[in-house]
Amino acid sequence: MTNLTIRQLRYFEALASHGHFGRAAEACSVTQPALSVQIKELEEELGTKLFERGARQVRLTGFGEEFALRVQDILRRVDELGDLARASTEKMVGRLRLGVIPTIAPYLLPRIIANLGHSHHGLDVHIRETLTPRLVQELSEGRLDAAIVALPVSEPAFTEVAIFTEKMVLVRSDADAGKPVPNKEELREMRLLLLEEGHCFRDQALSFCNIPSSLPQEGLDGSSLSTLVQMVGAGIGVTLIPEMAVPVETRSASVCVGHFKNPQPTRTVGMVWRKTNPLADHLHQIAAVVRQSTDELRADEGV
Amino acid sequence: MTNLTIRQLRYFEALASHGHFGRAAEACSVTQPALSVQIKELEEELGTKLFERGARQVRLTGFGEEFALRVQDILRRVDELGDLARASTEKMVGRLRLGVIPTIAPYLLPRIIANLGHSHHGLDVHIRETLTPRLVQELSEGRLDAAIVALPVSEPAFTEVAIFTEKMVLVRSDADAGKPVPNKEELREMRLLLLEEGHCFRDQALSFCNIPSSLPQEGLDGSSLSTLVQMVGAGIGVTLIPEMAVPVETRSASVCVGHFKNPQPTRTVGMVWRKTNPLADHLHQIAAVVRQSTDELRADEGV
DNA sequence: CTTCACGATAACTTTTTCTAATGACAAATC
DNA sequence: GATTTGTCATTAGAAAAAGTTATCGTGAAG
Repeated sequence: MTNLTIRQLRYFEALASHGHFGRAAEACSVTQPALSVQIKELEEELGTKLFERGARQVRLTGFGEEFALRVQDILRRVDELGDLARASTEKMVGRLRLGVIPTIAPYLLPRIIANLGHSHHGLDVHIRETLTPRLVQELSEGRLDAAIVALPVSEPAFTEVAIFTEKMVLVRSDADAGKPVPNKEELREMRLLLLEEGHCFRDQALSFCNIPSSLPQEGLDGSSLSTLVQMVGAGIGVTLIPEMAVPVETRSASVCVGHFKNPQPTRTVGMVWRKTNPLADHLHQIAAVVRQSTDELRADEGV
Repeated sequence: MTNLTIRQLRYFEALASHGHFGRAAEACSVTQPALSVQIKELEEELGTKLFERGARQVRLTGFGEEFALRVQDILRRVDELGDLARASTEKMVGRLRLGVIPTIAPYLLPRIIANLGHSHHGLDVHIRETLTPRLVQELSEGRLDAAIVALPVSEPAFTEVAIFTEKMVLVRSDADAGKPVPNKEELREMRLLLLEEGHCFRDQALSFCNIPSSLPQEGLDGSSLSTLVQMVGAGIGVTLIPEMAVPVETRSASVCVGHFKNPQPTRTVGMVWRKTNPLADHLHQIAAVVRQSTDELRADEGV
């Protein structure tokens, strides 16, 4: 293993360009003997002379010239490390592995990715879409940097930040359009279509109706909100979906949307990451971009 | 100006690959606190965390990953510097700027270059063919590394090594083939064709005939041995050429070669370089290759 | 032949880096 | 749920590295 120092390489570069120990030392803000010694040690370490010391001038040897080319390249790259670090203190750089639950991903991700492309140009965004428990595990194991999920996650090892709260709305057949929106007791008597086991949104819906999630449901479980809405459109039952999903999912189905009131079911979506992650500042920034994305989405569609 | 050290980068690399301070430190043959401190200082200097210290594992941050890629590249290049130096202590590497006088270049260079290609593969050989005074000047100024010239050069700042001594032979018209070889007094009465002023070979020929080189010559001066021989072939006079040139120059001319004896004119060819050049060992090696080249040339053609 | 410019060297000081010992804290174990 | 264990951070003092000032030696220039 070589034992060269960057300092030696910097002195070398200075001497190579100045051709004069005194001036090179000055350029490095050290005294001439300090530079002389470092150059000498560099040469000793390499086992080769880098400079030819004439009485009136200092010149690179043939090997020195070859060496100088490489050293310049190396020093440039080392300086780039500093630049890179400086850039990274302002915003996240490199790779961001972001987990998103399935009841958020399809509606929010396109906008998030587009916005990150603007605010964090060059950031390498990896998306992992799966259920909350798996996201939590992968986050714990360091295979994700952050996740967008429904709060609370209640992992003591995680930081949670809320991003937005949205209503959960009732989706029923067009045929029911005129009818009053059922309250939650009435809802319990209807055929409620739900997502498969594991989706937090399923639990939230059940919770709203005061049905224990352990209780087996008689209804058919859907693997996506889209499926549920299509089933509702076919007159099979009713379902709950997050408001965010309304524009996309109800566009091409003969269903109508009803808003509950008193109580109004909601879910809070937020971002979580490991408390130990030192890039917390950057992750807060990312969370802000996510928040902005949802705001835009609402402005575009909600009105 | 950044103040990173290669040591820090090596520790960083070790920690990144081991994911464990203790084992990384062991790999670097230092104690764990030493490595901890260096990593800490590296992070402080960069103003960014590189690692996420979990209770049970140490992981790179997103920025750390980006950083690691560059650091690996840099360290590899630094190690190459050592390799390069090691390789160069055994033989010359990089660039060799070699001056050669015109009465040697055409005969010896092809072989020298071919042989250097074998013994010093990858060496970037630059040839400068010009007269001795200019070679001496360029060598002094550091624009050449060495020169192949007729000795002595008698520059106190130069090291001279003799490479070979060769005869100077008489070239005369085919018509004179049977005649006895003139001695130097007789030669002085003949029409002796010479190279232009400045060629050391001209001076050597004049010197052999005891003619002061300052004396204006009545004959036509040729710009190359080749020209001289062609003129001899045309019956204009006689000339002297170095033995080395015989095979090439007399092949396609109706001339014959005569050897003087008692005294036999010779010239000694050698290599010179600045005494201050620290690559003397390597230049001796180069000289050896030149010597070998002349030996081969003689073996091929002389017999 | 003296002076000058310039790099090398020496003696000593300051700074950096190391080791050894210990602390703090979370995870694993009993 | 107290204890042990594994792991990184911190501290104090020792060792090593790098810097400074002063001085020497040498070849070039006046």
